[in-house]
Amino acid sequence: MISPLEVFRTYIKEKGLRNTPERETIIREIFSVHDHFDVDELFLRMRDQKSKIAKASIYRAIPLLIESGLIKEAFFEDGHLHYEPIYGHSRHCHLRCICCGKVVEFVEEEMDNIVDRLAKEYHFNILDHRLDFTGYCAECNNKMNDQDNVDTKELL
Amino acid sequence: MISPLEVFRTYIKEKGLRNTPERETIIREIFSVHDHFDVDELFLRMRDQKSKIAKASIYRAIPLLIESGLIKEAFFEDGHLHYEPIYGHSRHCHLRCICCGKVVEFVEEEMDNIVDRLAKEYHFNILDHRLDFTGYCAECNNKMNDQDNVDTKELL
DNA sequence: ATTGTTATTGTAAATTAATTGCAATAAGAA
DNA sequence: TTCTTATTGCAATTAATTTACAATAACAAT
Repeated sequence: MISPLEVFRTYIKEKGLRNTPERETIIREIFSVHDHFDVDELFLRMRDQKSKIAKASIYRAIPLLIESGLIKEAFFEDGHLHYEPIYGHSRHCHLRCICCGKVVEFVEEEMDNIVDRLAKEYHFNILDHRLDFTGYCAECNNKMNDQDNVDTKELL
Repeated sequence: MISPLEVFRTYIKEKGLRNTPERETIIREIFSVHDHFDVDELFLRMRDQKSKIAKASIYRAIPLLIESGLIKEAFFEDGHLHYEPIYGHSRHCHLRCICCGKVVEFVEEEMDNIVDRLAKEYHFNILDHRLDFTGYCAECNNKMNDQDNVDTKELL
């Protein structure tokens, strides 16, 4: 499988841009963890590894990483955007606990059928979708119910 | 059916807060259109109607409107959050054209089944979900393909 | 290899969305 | 009508993101 770096180099060449060690460091850092991130977090992770890349360079790289298909916007939370790697990742959805912030990722097979059906029905060329669920995870739900003296064991 | 205003008044009373004409004006404006909005747009719409409500008051009202179940965050775009009325609206998903910005709303019946299945599988108390599709609408898709001299009539 | 063009970088300043401090006002209970 | 204090408008603040600019460095052409 082509590495994220190679994908990016190809994209850069196609666009007539220039590749830089800074951008490659950013990509390496993102794909060394394979998980959601935000700009500040990524900046700090890279600084921990002696990288002196400016935050502005991360902000400037992100549209290119999206355009080249390496990452995408995941969600807006805590006043800023969060991203996630998508290259080499199967399309997944999120289940997020609004109490503790825990995120469960899963692949929903049914989505392909829905996409096909919608594309036909609404004459759309559907390229992407975002499916996120929010609620309370079992732990938080139980914690709350213990406090409220409500019995909701049926959840577990 | 109970009006959005009544729902809000009940919520305010429950919480021991105070209702104000400003908040009622905001709610009336939102539910006079029944469509997505952002703070700035809402502010301008209200100013057009001689209302002198400060933008800060809109920002301060929004968490209450969400808490009371009248509206919810719809999506983050163009650098800021967009909201949509949900009270009196059936749960719907979005199909958004990334070219012209057109938004098609639809109700996806299958979602209830998916929610039930996920709740069991992951032991989550799922309260809400967000399902958005992005791509090109038929018109934009054809426009692009005309330019590219590519035949994709199969979409229509 | 060397050179020349110009995209990219780091820094700092600017911009924009959203929040907050504060004094004046007004909602709603007494 | 009075009192308490939540809410308002305004202005200042905070935080995320973008941008101006001079220095640097990619990379195509020599």
